[in-house]
Amino acid sequence: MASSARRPERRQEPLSRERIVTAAVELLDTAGESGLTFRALAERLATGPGAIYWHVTGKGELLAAATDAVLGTALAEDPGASPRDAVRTLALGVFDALDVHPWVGAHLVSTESHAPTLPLFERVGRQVRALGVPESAWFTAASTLLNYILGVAGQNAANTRRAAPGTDRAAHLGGVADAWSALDPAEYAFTRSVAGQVRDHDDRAEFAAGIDLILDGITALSR
Amino acid sequence: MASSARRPERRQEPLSRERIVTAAVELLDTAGESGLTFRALAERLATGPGAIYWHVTGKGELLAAATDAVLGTALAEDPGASPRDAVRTLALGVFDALDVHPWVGAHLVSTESHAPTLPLFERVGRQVRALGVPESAWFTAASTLLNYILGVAGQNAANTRRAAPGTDRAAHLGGVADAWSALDPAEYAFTRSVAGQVRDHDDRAEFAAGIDLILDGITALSR
DNA sequence: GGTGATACTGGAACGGTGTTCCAGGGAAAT
DNA sequence: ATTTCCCTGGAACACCGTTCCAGTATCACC
Repeated sequence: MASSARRPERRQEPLSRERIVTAAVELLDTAGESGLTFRALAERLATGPGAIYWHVTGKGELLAAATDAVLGTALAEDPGASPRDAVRTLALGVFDALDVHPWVGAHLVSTESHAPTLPLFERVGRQVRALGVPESAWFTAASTLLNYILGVAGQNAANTRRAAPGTDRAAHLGGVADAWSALDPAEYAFTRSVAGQVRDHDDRAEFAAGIDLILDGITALSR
Repeated sequence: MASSARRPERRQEPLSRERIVTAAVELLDTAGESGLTFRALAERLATGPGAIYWHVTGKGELLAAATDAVLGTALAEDPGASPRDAVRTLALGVFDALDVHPWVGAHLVSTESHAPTLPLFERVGRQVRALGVPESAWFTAASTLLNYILGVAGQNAANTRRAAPGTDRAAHLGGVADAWSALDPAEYAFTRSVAGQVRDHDDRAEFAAGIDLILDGITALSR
């Protein structure tokens, strides 16, 4: 026992894939998408770039792992909920995760792999099935929902990325409203007319309203 | 007159912003998003990187200008059409443009500026208004449509980017269907069940069906 | 205790990127 | 003829992702 008592566990907090991914998420959250560089990551972990490459294939895998880490917590399932509520919960979970980690949206929407969106598609699809949609429309209904979620993901990511980290939501929305009000009345009549609505709107509620809108269209298919 | 007769017009096809943007679009189409580099662009234009910077601020503006050039042609308006048809035409115009230029999707969805999507929002919004939606729901309805369009834009861009330029659509979809069929039956029951539908589905029709779905939800608001 | 093998480290270096800088050329104005 | 000024394009800079590899620490076995 004496020999095994000297545990080598934290020789100096050994590098691990998990530690790297955690640091990558922190870096992305604080410094933005362009802030994730192998050199910055190496400095934060008090090591060199080469060591990181021993645990991780490259930047692509690093981003994928970071995305999974963030999104995984947002996909919890609640067996008791109605299909409608389940979809809403799912969608809002993604929305909230992207609100905290704006870079996920950009990656989700522009990655070449379906891997990160597949679990989301599956969970959305199950609820679509539970809604009583005819089988022939399953795919259409599920991908419409997914596409909407991802579309908002990208847009919202762009929004929160643009807003300075310190400034609050209201100030930013006010800025957008001002910009829209200043547009050419002839060319942007509609946009100007809804500038007021954007000033004091709630993105989250708006997003949920969009989900409901699509769910209405979907349930109309069941009859 | 004699002096002005010798027009200096094409001393050697002088560099211009327009010529640069055209070359950039060609480069993006043939070599993909990563193919657009100032050095490749300079070589194609038989000049150096410095000359390009005299006409263009940086890569961001170059991408924005290229996006505008491609998207501008897709936003033609047809005054005679019904609001429903107008939205469909608009959406399909964007879809087709992104099909030819996949890189636009990625940029549209991840850019920090709303500039390129604003004209699209305006045109969609006008049709929403024409549908008889109550004013309080204008913004929600228009952004739901826009978000869906952009969501598909991103996903579809990822798809056509992934497919090798030579291979046709059917082969690629078959590949996706095969991959989905090979998933874990317990974890991905739904995804497996729609793998067949994805094999011989028509993205374009599917996209239009999604638009209709949302339009159904929107028109339900009018009553 | 020695002695390999193995798992892991981290600094140096390579090719490529966006961007800046600036010495110059060529048409137009004086 | 000379000056002016738009415009060019090559060289250089800082930084990126990635590779390479000499070196270390740890363990299994003799």
